[in-house]
Amino acid sequence: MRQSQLFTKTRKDAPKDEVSKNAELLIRAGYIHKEMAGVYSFLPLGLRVLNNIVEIIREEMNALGGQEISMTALQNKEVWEKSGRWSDDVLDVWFKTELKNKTEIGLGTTHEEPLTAIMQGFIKSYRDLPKYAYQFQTKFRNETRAKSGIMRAREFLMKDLYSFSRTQEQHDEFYQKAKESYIRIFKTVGLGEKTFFTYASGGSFSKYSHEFQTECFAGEDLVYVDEKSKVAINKEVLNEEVLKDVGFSRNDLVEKKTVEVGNIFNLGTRFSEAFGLNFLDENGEKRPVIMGSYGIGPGRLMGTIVEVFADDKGLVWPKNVAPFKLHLISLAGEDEKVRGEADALYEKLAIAGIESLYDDRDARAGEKFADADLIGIPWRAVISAKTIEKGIIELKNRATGEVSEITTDDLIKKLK
RNA sequence: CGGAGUGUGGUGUAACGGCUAACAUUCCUGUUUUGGGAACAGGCGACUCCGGGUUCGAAUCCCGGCACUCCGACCA
Repeated sequence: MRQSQLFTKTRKDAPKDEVSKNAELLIRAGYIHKEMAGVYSFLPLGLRVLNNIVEIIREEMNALGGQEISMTALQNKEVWEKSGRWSDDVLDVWFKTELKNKTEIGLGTTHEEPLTAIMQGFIKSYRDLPKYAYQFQTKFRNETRAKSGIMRAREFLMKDLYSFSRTQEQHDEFYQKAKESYIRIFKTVGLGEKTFFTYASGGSFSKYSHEFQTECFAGEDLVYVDEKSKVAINKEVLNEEVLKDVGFSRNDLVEKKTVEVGNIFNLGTRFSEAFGLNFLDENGEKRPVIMGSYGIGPGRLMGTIVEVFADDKGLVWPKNVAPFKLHLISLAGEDEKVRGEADALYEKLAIAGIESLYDDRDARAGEKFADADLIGIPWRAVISAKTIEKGIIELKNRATGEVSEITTDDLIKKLK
């Protein structure tokens, strides 16, 4: 994409009402726009990053056998009354409103209830199980305190996967696969080293649920990490019994501040019993479906990536989530020859399938470099009179600052 | 929800109760520049968050809202 066509611009100063690193940098670089506290719009660059994250997750969900759906944000009160979660005393983050005829409706905070209700129409026999459905959908939660930019928002995208199994064994097997899938997702987005599989409070149907906690200064959780296994225990549940279950010694654990980037948990028959989601087994006996739910917030994940990698010059994106593979900068000025060479390289990259952000603006070098640092694309290539004379392209790594000289062919090979 | 703080051009800041609300940046015009946010000149852009009050006079003081940020509680 030609940067001269991008409608967003960078800013030197962040708005004073943003303190969190992720929101400051994402706003300064033009990735997001704040609508109100905890509510952000995604602009072209921001949406590209968000979509990259979504696509990484989608591939894993499909590989797990997940079938993608899209449920509604508007929620039917009667459905939620079946599980007892319509009441604000039970679920206090509801946004509720009403239709013209006074019928109460809610904005979806999560989707166990409506999906269980849908599945009631399709799951009848043990032959129908297991089944897995997931979606990327906007959740609305009336948080008493939105904070930390896009890390804790009131309106946010969430990937929620739900599993429907015949038996506890079948559920456990999938749960294990989902866990491995999650580990791959966090590795692919670049957070593998800093993300820990974590034992957390399990609720009413199992002893534990499991969270994926990423070490991050802006985090809200405290976990105790066993460095050898990279497995952690959330402070909320740390006690002698848990240590014994997990097989850790208190002395080996290191306290870390973390942000919860994903969680998976066993729902048991909490919802299937409430909705009568039963199936007939081989013996013709009616049994409730065993359910599980598995969440990741792509927006929060994006914020976490910013918090973990950004430096004093700006954003630093891992390659798999970056809005573009390459930031191509032409220092052409009035020089038609340089402009021509840069245009040609941009076209050549595009033909080779390498998407680049091409800074073809009529701006000075310093401004372009500063913007490139702020925008944080992993590789920066410079074309100028100097590089043309030498017959090379200057390539700089955003994360390490390392500069090298490279030919066009090698550049294409490297970024492929 | 409890506590604290802050609201002034798009953005960041300034202004003792007293001239036409100042400066920087962004943006527009022009000239000169062109490898780390250039220089000069000119210009656009504000009901000082909203509503009351005090006063000869309010961005400034008082009251009430609202918004935002931070700390805490909460976080299926």
